[in-house]
Amino acid sequence: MTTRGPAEAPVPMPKAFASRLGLMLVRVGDEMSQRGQQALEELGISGRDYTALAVIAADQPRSQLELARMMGKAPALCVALIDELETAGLAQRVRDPEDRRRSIVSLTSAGEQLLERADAIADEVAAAVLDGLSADELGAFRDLTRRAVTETTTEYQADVART
Amino acid sequence: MTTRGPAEAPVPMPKAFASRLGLMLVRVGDEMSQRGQQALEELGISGRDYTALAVIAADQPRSQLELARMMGKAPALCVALIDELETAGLAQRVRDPEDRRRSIVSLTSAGEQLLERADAIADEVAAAVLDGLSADELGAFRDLTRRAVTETTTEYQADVART
DNA sequence: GAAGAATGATTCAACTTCTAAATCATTTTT
DNA sequence: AAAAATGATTTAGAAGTTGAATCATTCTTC
Repeated sequence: MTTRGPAEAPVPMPKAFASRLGLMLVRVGDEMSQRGQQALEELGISGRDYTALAVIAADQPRSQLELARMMGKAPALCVALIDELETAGLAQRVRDPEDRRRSIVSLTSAGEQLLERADAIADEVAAAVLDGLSADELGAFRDLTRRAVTETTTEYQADVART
Repeated sequence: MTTRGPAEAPVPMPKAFASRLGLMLVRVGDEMSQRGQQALEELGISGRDYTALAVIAADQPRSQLELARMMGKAPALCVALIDELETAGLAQRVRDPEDRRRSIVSLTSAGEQLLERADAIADEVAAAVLDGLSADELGAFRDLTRRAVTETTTEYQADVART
């Protein structure tokens, strides 16, 4: 287990990140990721764990493969991921009686409770990252971001050697 | 060299990603990152290379260490990164005559030209990611994001073992 | 101005995260 | 019943990153 050590001298935001929208988006996402990761340590879970918990709860994937697709990750990764959640008592696998190849993943009540706390932490971190915006601006930003997110699709694409 | 292979069945955006602002920010950032990475392959550079080029051009760091801090990465990483850019003829190191410990990194004219093309690609990708927004909304979103980014600071924090 | 502390670049070993490919079980198709 | 497809899992390995150690140079301070 590690924690963030003494900070190096903080550097003002480079101009480059404020000049192009693409770089800004990546920057804000990374900032949220890193601070969120750090804040979630208090609950003993990673950012990836939190994402999995949130997707399992909200979207109820009908198999691990569907969960993997929703998360945009390789199916193999989800095996270890769910193993961890299961060991931690946060999630459980149940063989689908209608198709015994599938494992339906669901949260335990402990998992649901932890998710609530993780959601609260994520909200705090998001508020901190967007500290500079007024309440009105924050609302507008949230709506616009939701619109942008909603109209995208996730897909897991495999790397393939070029011929 | 690899490229993105045939897509798996694209899955609709999970509800979980549209429910909390923190998850949305990470999601949009990742989407931009991945699509940008893919689009930049055409220029033979990675997303990280593009970030470095943009920071070097816009912020003119006075040493590799300052560049590392601006990028939020470990100094060791920047050695290999700049080696690559130098080998590709995109950047060059010059020993600072006033402090010969420092290497001042700057773009070659080839680097500047490539950066212009990369900027254009990044703009295209950003527009595609935010496809669902109208022109007005896009403008508002850009301003709000810039405000959010500008008031943050970058810092590289080392991992430290907990005692 | 010499000795020691601080700063910057670099190398190296290790760690984390992730993926492709192969394997096995189960279901679907023919 | 045989063959193909689908889902979970294991294994080996790639890619990106970091901490610590090392060397060169500059700064501090006595």
